[in-house]
Amino acid sequence: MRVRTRFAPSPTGYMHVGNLRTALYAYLWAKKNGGDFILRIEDTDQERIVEGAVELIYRTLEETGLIWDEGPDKGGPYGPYIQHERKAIYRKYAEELIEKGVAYYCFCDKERLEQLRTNLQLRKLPFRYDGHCKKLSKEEIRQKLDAGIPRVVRQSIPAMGSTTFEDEVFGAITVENTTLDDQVLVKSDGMPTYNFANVVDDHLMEISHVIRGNEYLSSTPKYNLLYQAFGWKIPHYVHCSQVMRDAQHKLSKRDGDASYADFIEKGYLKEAIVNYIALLGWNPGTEREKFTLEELVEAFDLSGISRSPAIFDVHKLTWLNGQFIREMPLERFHEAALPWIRKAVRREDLDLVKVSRVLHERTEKLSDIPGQLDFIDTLPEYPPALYVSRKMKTDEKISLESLRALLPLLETIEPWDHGTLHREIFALIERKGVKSGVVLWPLRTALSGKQFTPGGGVELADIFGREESLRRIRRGIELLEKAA
RNA sequence: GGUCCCAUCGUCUAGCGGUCAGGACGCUGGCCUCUCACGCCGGAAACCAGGGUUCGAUUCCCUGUGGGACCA
Repeated sequence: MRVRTRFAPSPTGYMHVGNLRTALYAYLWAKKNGGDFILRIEDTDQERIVEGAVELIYRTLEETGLIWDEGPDKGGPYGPYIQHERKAIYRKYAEELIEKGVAYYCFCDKERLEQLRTNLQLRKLPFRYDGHCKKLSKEEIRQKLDAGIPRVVRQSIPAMGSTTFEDEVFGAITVENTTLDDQVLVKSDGMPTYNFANVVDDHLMEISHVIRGNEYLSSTPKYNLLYQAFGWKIPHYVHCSQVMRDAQHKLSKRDGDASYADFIEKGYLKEAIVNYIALLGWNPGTEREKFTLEELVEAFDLSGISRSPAIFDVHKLTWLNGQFIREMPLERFHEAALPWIRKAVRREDLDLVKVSRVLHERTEKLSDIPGQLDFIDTLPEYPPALYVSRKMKTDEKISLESLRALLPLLETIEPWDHGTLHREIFALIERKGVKSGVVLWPLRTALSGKQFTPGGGVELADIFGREESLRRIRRGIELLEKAA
């Protein structure tokens, strides 16, 4: 049997990481087995459709590398891949079910259903349709249809017995049929419900493994009853637990939880996001934690999916993101970092590759960058106390001496590059017979006006160039003289 | 409220009757070091509770508790 999986999102205009994880698992399983990954748009609920939402789905999957083999834009032998274009198909199968006696027309109006609902509620019973229209005679049904009374199609659940299905993650699950509702299959506007459409589509598209969130776990018995009624082969079920924000809330747009696009905007790398969510609720059976998409395809297996819900931990994502950043070659990092550097650095006279070099090991997510560079364009005002460091064995007085010694050296040093600067400054340290911090701490302080900076004194001098470096050192000397 | 599912450090997890309960993030002590960071070495930190089954339960069974999903 060829492995075919599908990702079937509703176009709501928001791709949260739980959704993306489901798509990822479906993709991985298909590719692991040399099968097909299908994209299907579940738009039976026309009210929920959001402008541009389908494009967002395409873009997200493309960016993360979850390339689908068949889909609305690509076509394929099982199309169309948009549910509202399949309306006629569902109608045909609904009629087949009615003929088989597994579904029936229901003409109950809103008022009667409301009545039923409140009655049951008063008795503290869960809502279940009472089968009123199931008892209608052929004659009555004919009449009502002819009269054009609005009607839905309901699934007829057997009154007795139980239904069992096998889930790859949860094992065998059995429910009593008496707890199942005669759910609506086709709405009054002729559109199928999600519950009906997904069964028909998964069968017709020959989906071998239905991989989805476990919010569908409790409706799966009803789906199985439909498969059985049609005499169709039941697919493998793989239900994945929720991705949670905290112990009691799943991720949601309404509560402002970050979507995939939000993370990208915050400077997270797509590779890190994919890697992280793969590990949220799945483990490879080894202690390995870092994977590319290709490596995930290789390592993935359904047996590693866990049953309990997983809380999304931004800290760990951030750490993983840092791992990916550090592994990038400098050129690639520079490319990614440049737009963020530009948010803080407007001046054009600096070699920004040098800036990227000092940033590289110090960046966990790209949005960290601008805040680290706020001293580059203009030297901030800073107090002389910044020159005091017990650990570096400096205070204002020692710093003043060091800067005064540094000034003539840097005025004449040739050429002005990192190697020469490093060599000459350390030679000065040697001559003076002091700890290196005694010279380097004041230098870095004068150049940045900050307690912490990406890069040390030598590196910053190299970045700033002679003119700007001397200007800032003189400014430091001035400040310290005034304070003395 | 009914049905179903879940339960190991704060978090993600390994474990599939006998382990000093392992790893990772985070936290923390130290080393390295031109600040910070990176890196390296170390530390604290968990089997939800109660009953069984068993020579022996984190592991199997039951009940409770907690959490989630679905239906409303």
